[in-house]
This record gives sequence, C-alpha cells and structure tokens, in this order.
Amino acid sequence: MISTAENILPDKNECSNSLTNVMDALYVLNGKWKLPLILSLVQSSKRFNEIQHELRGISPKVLANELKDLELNDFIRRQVYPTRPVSIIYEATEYSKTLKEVMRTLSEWGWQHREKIKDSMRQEKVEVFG
Amino acid sequence: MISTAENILPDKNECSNSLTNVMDALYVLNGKWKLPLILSLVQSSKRFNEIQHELRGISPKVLANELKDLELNDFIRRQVYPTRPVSIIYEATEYSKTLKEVMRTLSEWGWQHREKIKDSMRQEKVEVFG
DNA sequence: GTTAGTACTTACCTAAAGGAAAGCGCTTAC
DNA sequence: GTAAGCGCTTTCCTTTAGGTAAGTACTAAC
Repeated sequence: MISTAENILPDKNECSNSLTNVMDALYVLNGKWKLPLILSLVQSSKRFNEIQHELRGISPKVLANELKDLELNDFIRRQVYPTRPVSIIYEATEYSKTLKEVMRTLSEWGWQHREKIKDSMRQEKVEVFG
Repeated sequence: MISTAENILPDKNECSNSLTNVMDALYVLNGKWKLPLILSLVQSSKRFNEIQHELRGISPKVLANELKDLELNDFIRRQVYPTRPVSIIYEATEYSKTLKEVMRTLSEWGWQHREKIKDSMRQEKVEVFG
C-alpha cells in the first residue's frame, strides 16, 4: 500500500484498509486446516496419505475437501504421474509461496505464544504449591 | 527457534515445528473476527458501539462473546471510566501487540490477493467479451 | 484368491460459529 | 414522561466445520 498525494488521510486510510485487507485474507484462509496444509505442501510436495499422517487428526473426508478447495483457489496443484499404479502428488503453486511471510510470522508467534503459556502454567504451580 | 548442536536435522525439525507452531497459533486466533478485532483495538481503543460500527456485519452477541474470549486470553482489557454515565473502553494489551507482524504480513497479503482477484476478473471479461 | 495399500467417497452425526430480532437496565436530553 | 443512546443479554434459528465409520475401485504382491 503506497500513500500518494490523493491520500489526504494516509494514516486513517491505511488503518481502515489494513482491517479490510485482513478480513479479505481471512476470507480465503479461514479454517483449522488451510494454512497448515499450504505450509506442509510448501515445505515439500506430498501424497494424500503422507499429508494425512503429517496433519495428525485430519480425516480423509476433510482433507479431500480442503485439497479441492485449495486447488480451486490456485494454492495447490494435483499432479498425476503415470507410474503403475499412478502416483498422485499434491504440490504448492507459486501463488501459495506468496504466503511464506505470513506463515513465517505466524509460526514465530505461535512458538512464543506456546512459551508464554508454558511460563504462565509454571507460575500457577508456584502460586499453588510454592 | 534456534538450531543447536543437538539438532541433527535442523531443517526437518524446523519444518515440523513450524507446522505445530502455526497450528498452535491458529488454535487461539481462529475464527472470522479475532484478528480483525485485535487489529482494530491495536490501532486505537474503542467503545462497544464503535467496534460494532467498524467491523461491519458483526452482531452484538458475537462481538460480546469475542470480547470476553479475547479478554480471558489477555489480548484486550475492558476499562471502565467513572464518567457519568460510565464509559467502557476496550483496549489492546501489550501482548496483543506481539501480533503486529502477523497482522502486517496478513494485511499485505490480503491486499495483493485482492489485486490478483481483480486482475483475474478483468482477464475473464477480456476472454468473454474481448 | 486373499491381503494390503492408495486415494478417496458416502452417509450420518455433533458441535460450534454465526446471524436476526427483540429486550433490558441504566442515563441523559428534551 | 418520553425518546434516544449505550452496552450489552436472550432467544431462536441456520449454516458450516468437522468428526466417525464404513465402503469402493483400483492395483500389486504373496
């Protein structure tokens, strides 16, 4: 977002826009599995069963749905290799790689958040038993 | 995350951890309104009705629930000022400011995603009418 | 020909998210 | 005393997400 001469209120504009931007981003990325799934495939292409194994807890039904949805939205590609039997490989598109920075900051935050939670649990123990 | 000598497979470790990190982050931040709400209050403290006005479409019930949830998780604070009548102001905590980078990257991505969608819609028009 | 693996689909169900509309207790303004 | 604003709560309802369990079509190996 670039503030130009027409932007009389660059700050306010930027603020209300970033809200809209975030809501637009969440519109496509919302849900428990979309970002983890994209991240997993950005790290390396995988087969159905491999993904299922990595995202512990995802059911085949939900995984199949998410994969279809992400393919429609150009985040992943379903490649069929003519081996016998055929190998079906899911891979991240170039477009899903534009999410790298988002996933990096989110991962960093998730890590420090877990640290914080651990700390506060330790603190509670001290308060109760210390 | 720091790779130490014990990390024989720093890459693989980092990869599987970032998946866990992202899933942990999403566990607290998931939903249509949490990040927009935090962003709105990081930008400036606000009253109930002001938030409702800014996040077009949020119902008072959902807003009240989200505010309670975010307060419990230490992202926001409900301040009561002894004016007559009392003013109730919601403000972002220091902790919610640790999300700034996440919200910045997400906002940037949301912006460029909207541009992409606009472009692809233009492209479709050219294909159909051009 | 039976077993196992891959990549799903189908049917069924529950829980949670989310929305619409109305109301409530308070206060101030007219 | 009536209307209007604030900060919600309550009720009722629909939609969506997500899970379980079973099954299917194909192939290949034993």
